Amino acid sequence: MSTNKKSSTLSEIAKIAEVSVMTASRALNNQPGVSEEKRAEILRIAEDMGYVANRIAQRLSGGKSRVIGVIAQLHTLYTSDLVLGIGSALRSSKYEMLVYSLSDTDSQPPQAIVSLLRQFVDGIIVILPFQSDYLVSLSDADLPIVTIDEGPHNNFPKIVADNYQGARLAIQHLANLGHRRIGFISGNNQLASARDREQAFRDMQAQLGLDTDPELVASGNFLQQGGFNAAKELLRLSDRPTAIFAANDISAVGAMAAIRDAGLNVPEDISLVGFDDVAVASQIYPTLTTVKQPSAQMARAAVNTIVAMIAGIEPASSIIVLPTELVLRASTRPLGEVVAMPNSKRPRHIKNRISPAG
Amino acid sequence: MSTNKKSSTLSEIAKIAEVSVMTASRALNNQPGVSEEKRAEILRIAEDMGYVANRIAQRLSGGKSRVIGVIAQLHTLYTSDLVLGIGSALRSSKYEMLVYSLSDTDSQPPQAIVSLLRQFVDGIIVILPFQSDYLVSLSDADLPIVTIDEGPHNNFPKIVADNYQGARLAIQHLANLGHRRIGFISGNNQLASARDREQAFRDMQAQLGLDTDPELVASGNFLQQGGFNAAKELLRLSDRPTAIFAANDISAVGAMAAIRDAGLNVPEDISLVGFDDVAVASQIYPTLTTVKQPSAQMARAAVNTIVAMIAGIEPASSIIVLPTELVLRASTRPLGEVVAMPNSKRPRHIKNRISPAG
DNA sequence: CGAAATAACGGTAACGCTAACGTTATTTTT
DNA sequence: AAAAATAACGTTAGCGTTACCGTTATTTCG
Repeated sequence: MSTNKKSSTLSEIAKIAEVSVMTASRALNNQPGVSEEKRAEILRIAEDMGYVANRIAQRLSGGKSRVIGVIAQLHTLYTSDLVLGIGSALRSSKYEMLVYSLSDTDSQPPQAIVSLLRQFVDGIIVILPFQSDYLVSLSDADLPIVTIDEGPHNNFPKIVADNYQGARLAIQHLANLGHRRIGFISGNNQLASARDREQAFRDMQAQLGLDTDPELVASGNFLQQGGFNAAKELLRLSDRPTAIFAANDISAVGAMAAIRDAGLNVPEDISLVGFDDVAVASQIYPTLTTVKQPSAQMARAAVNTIVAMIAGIEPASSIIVLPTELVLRASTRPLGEVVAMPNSKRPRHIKNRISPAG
Repeated sequence: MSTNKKSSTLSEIAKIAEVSVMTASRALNNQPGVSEEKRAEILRIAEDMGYVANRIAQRLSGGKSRVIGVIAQLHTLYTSDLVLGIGSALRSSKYEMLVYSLSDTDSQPPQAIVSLLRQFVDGIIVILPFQSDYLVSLSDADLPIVTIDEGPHNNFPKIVADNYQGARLAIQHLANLGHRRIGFISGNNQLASARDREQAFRDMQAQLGLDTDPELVASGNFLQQGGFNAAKELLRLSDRPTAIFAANDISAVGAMAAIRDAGLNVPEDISLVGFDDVAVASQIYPTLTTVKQPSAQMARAAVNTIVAMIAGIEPASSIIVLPTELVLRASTRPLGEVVAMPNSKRPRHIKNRISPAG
């Protein structure tokens, strides 16, 4: 067993091995210029003393820190899923992850964090980049940046889910159930994901011949309260929708509360579909039909991209789109159906395939 | 406006100000030994050039990095709440926070992260320390450590909620509603919080003369699936409980699913109480009566403690206990009551006061 | 077999900063 | 007015590491 009470330095193990620090450095970094015997001995001694290289010093002397910075708002499950995914994708690499958690009111980190990251990390993954001005200065400083989802003026390589197709699947599903009057609760339109979902809604309205009153679009903000308020608006309409598609699950949860608050039931009176498939979607009652984002794959793609960029390889494409799929649960039902429907024990999954717009 | 394209160094601004680097350093660090005119000029030039001190270099030369490391499992809302709270408590200090996210299967970070933190951060806050062996080596290396909640062999200053009293409030509430046969879904007994809640349950069983069959305690693990399975067990009892107290909200959500799965309803057939008051508690249907942990205050206390420790002040007490309170929602109801109860619009809060055990 | 290439090292400087000690002038003290 | 204290600087060294350029021996080649 190695003891590492006092974290030994390179010069210490060099002294014990009776070599120069440079030889020790070369041996430990697997670089040429050391005989095999010396290398083995140095490695043995280092192991013995529990030596771990000081990454602060390595970084200062011009090297890499092998740390990836992640900037995220941690108070939503969806974001946490991605962070966890990044962590596990990174586990098989030689990089570590440190996360800066944006508060729910901030759209960008304080200047101190920005310069700290610039000084310390080798690359940055930004989840839901509501704002990206501050990222430009980092990028100018040769720091590789990858974003998950797309914010305004986002010229960095980005990983996104196929929000447009996912939303189409959701609307198609509601239409298949006979719904013609479908309300939409929008998200935060700073994000391309929100815009894409809304665009899909509008396109499908036209394509499928759904009701198109402008009042059928209520603006949310991806938060529960926003979903609640938006649903309230939709329910106040004289001719109220028979189904609602919320731009994300949290909005849908808010909408569900609003619907219940109005004395109505999901799905008996109103069908409801969300987006993301966060944990709460399968935990609430009724369980929520939603569009699943491939967060694990997105995280992996982000990691692969940033690692490649750190290695100096420019990514082949500046955007990677991953497929979404519809997850059917208990919050949707055919229009007008009155027969009691047992809780479906296991949700069915529908792959992201839809006939092209004709 | 200051431009900071290339992040200038101390020697650069020293050259421009025509002083030595030390004078510049002293001026910028507000230390004596510089005339007021020079100080002002140096500050002006630094501002002009957008100078920010390199914390990597500061750290290497023996100083502080002004970074607090946070170790947490990010996939539960409760933990995220605490992380967010730590972030905002830190915002008014001169420290920044970087989070290492433990995967859901790991109870301790990899060695690489441990040594990285040791080299870089000034102090560490650990949330839910399932395991703390690895922390001892950090503490030996003079790194201040504070934990939120208490793990095994935890000799570090710790911030905890009053789990015992909170659990008592919950049981008392159920007993007040007439329940005598109350089931308990335990948590992860590695954590003192889990043990305290269970102890309170057992103590109250005796004190209030409740049913005490051993089968009334089912073991969960603070996770939804664990709560689901535990509730299934409780429901299989020939004489099944009329109320269930789950050691945390996520277990309670799992229990709710199990209850529904068995064709029963909350609260008509079974009253249910959770612990934590995470967001989902007020989002599910029926909304969950639970014990609220003061996460914002806990976060603030942790920050105050770690900052004091970094400043060399040993904390007055090695444990800070903060009060919990019962939040009444829709998942509990008097035993045997059949009258329809409207959703209470606004939950009532009951302060953590209970008559002393007599 | 002498010149050139190679392998295996060591020394020095640098990354950006600060602690610790010098070195001057300018005050203050007695 | 000489000695002592103080203020305002500058110089040097060092944090732990690596890049770059030596310096030796040993090998390779024409």
